[in-house]
Amino acid sequence: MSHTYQYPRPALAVDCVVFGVDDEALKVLLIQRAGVAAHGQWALPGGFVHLDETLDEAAARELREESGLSRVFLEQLYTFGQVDRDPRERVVSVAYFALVRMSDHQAKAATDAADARWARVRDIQTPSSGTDPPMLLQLAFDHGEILDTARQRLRNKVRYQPLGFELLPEKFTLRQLQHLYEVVLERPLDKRNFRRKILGMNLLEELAETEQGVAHRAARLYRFDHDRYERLSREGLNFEV
Amino acid sequence: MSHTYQYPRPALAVDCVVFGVDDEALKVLLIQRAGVAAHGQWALPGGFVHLDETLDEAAARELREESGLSRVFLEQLYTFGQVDRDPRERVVSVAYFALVRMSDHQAKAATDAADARWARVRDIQTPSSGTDPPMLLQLAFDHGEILDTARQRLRNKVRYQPLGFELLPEKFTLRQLQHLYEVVLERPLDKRNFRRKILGMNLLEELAETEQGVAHRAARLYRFDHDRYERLSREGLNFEV
DNA sequence: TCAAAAGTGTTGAGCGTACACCCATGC
DNA sequence: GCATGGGTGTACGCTCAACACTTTTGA
Repeated sequence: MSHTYQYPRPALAVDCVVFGVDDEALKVLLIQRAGVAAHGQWALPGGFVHLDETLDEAAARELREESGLSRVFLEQLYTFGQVDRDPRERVVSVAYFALVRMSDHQAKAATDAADARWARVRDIQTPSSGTDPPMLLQLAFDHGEILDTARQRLRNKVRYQPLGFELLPEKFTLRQLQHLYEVVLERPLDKRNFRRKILGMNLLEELAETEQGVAHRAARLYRFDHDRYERLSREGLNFEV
Repeated sequence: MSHTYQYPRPALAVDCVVFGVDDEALKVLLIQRAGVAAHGQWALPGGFVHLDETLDEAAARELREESGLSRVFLEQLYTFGQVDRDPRERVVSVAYFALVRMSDHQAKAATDAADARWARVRDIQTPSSGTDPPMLLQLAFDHGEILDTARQRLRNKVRYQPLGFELLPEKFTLRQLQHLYEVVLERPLDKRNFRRKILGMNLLEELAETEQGVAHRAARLYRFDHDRYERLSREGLNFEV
């Protein structure tokens, strides 16, 4: 079956930049392309938009189909429309960025992908890597640029919206939360000031539990209070780290 | 001539939210649709993306063709992809927002538009107008929603990027600049604090001239120093109003 | 001389930042 | 008992916000 239009049209795709954080670093989910174009290269998960779905739905579907992820934080990022960004033909791509709890989700390949893995963001070549790349990973198409845009957005946004909690397990220590912010913001934070500020917002529920299996004093666990955040932000609270 | 593809494709359009400020209020440029779809309704200027142009280029071209504007500040806003946002067929639209000096540009209709005019933003029905609309202007398609998104973006962005100067004449008084910020931010500002803060950034060049033709003491004119801003912002200056 | 807007300083409160030590726990 | 990170308070400087009067100019 084929489809005919009076004027030529670009193909329309979505691509997802899926971030995760572990003890080590900020990571991004990559898939290895199995199809013809850019075969074998590492790329962001994505695919073409269907006529009966919104862009958000297309992004969620691709994420599910290509990497088995569902119920993740997903937000539109930017639309990339360079004429030659795909060598086959004109493809415009609406990029999304997503945040997942790595602990809950193993990277696994699914349809259309030969393989999937979490890669350290700092090991990937992007426009902001500069010109001295010590063997950085090259992504297919303009995905390096898309990743760069996503990283900037994450860095800006994490400061005034409680995105961090999307990346951590439901129960976490203040140390983990601070580490997350340090990884995302790419700078160290002062422990006392960080704790004072975060706790002062009254958005963390202090649990009766502590972490398990550590070779030193166990830290208290906290949980983010989404309901309280919703209520307060309607009244004009501004979350700022 | 017709064009055939293996899978169906949405049409891809760009729409532009063009803001201007005059003595009175924040305005947006609307065109009255001359084509078949939404005939006679007021809408944002826009049109379909050609295969040989980027999205930015398409936005600039449409703005030129439909309203005669060129060399304006233009930035991608968000991509709107609801399935039924256009009743004719599936159309995905990449929205742009633009800032122009109203004093330099009369609104004038061109190709594809029956008429063009500057409308007060607050007279237009948007999702944030609430449910008590005292005869607000309805835009075609989902353009009310697009306008709303653009207004929020402008409000956020004007605070930490010197966008305001795109909306004023080259030479302006501090009164005009403050008025602009008050209109965009939708709240009054303290005169002394505003002047201290703005002048303290050393981004305004104090001219030897004063305004002309006013029935009271004439105010000094200033000019924004783009070069100095470029230099300083590379060194990590943060412009904040 | 009157009307209208230009221009100008000070003070108090709150916030961000810098900084060091004792405590609890597991091994 | 020692290594490791958990947990805690204070002081200073800066920025923000509130606030009112004199000066200049044109009509």
